[in-house]
Amino acid sequence: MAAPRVRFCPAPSGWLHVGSARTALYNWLHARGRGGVFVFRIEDTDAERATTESMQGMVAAMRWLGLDWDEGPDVDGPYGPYLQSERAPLYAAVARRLLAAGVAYEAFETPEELAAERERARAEGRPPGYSGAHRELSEERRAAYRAEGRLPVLRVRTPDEGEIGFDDVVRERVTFAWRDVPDFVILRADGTATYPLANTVDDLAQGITLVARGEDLLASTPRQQHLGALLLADDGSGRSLLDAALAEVGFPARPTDWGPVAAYAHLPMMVGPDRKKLSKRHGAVAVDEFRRQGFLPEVLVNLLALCGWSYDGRTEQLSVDELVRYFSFERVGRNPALFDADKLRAFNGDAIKALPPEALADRLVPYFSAAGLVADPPGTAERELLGRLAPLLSERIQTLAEAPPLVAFCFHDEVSYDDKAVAKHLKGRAGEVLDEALPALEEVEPWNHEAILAVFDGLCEKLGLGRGKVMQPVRVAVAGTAVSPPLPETLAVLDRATVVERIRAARALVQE
RNA sequence: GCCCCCGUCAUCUAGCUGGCCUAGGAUACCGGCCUUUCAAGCCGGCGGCGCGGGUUCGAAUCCCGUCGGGGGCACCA
Repeated sequence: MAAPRVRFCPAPSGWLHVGSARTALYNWLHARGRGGVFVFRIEDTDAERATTESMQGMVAAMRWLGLDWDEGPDVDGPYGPYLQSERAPLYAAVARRLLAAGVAYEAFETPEELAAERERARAEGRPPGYSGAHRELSEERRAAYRAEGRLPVLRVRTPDEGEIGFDDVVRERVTFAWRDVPDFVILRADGTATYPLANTVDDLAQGITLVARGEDLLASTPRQQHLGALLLADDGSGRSLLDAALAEVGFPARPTDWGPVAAYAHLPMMVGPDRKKLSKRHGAVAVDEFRRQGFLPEVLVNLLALCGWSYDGRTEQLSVDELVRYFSFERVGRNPALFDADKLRAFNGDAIKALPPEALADRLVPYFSAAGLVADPPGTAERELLGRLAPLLSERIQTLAEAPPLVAFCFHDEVSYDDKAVAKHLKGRAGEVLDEALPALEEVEPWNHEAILAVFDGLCEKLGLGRGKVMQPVRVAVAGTAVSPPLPETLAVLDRATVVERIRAARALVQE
């Protein structure tokens, strides 16, 4: 069997959200796991909603996730263009031929009339789909409508009876009754193509073998199958209607062995905590938001993979390579998938812990820049400091964005003291502790955490205090807060002069 | 209203060609140990087959019904 060709084709409105990202991922995994081709197509046929910012955002999000494409924006490929806005001539040519062939017809109802009709149907308990009223309009009627200033849409006529079935890797055999599939619009009144047309044409023109998409598109499959058959049928010239249209507008021809879409995979809906289709009102749903919150792309990918798919039910933390090896649509379930944000955090924390310190430091850079703690790009000393902090941060953060606040005091010249920490720890014998710690730390050699710990232990013995009583005042003096990474290590990361200066300054805050 | 899908611990799920399931894993939560704060780590615990029938020696697994949830029925995709 030939290598699979799959695609991801978002409409560029808004950000790439996790539901779409999951669809993209499954397609990508399928392609990468079996030497296939991953096509990234932008479905910007709806000028009302599509924006270039959104498109750029989606491209960036895909890159960040590591989902690279073989054909698509910035990459090109043999069956482009990959922006539907640039494929308008093809859709128009196909539509003309469909009209000429008598399988599509002009319908003159206005959007308002159709909406009113839908409303009426709903109120009367009838199915709200288009009635087919303009199927057989006479030449005169059409002229009359035009004279009224009406512009027609182009609709494709669907069969009135019988049923259609297709194979779905997730849902097995799916069938629909044709009487439940109303005639559908392929060209808007302004002449632009709608999703059923553009999507069907492109899947065929780009040789897509498996269409994997959200379950919300399941019901549109019959009409796309129908249209697809129309496009691939011989138009009387010895080639298919699609091939003729392709040639007419000078688009790349299709290899002769390309057939119709062989199979579908309709993915279970991703839902929010309220069990409704996941959307912006459920909070963080944009991939970019997860990036900003400090999640590792490979972990997001891992969790996304688990939304509807599982490997064996017990192995859940999987690397991208493992996902590529193990993923298959056969193991995709049919029940709605709820994105488990808690598990994402937990897995992210695990992945951070598993990162070598230098790698973690690299990943932290953008977050420290964003927090204004280091320059962008960071200076040599800043980057070096991050490198020494990384091992201390590693086991106490779950997201990269949690790191900066934890060690901000290492980057500020002035310590900002937390009132509660001061009140709680800079009192009683704290003055005594600081007075003893100061000279000891000024002299200790070498300036490393082992020696510093020895200093504290010496103080404990001398003052007859526990480590907590000794270290907390120093911690507050140096960090300004009662919580910080382990103290000896933290002090060792800072230079001695800074530590000494801070202890001296904090001495004045101690309430005797 | 019509068509389609789904229903296992708090959450995500494995299991669903019936017995290996006194239902497994993960996350969350609770407890213990460790401990210089916060974490981390280790050990332990809590906790579920929506409901009702049926088939069967035996059902989470098959059938019927019921209830609940979701998706679709656009000149959006």
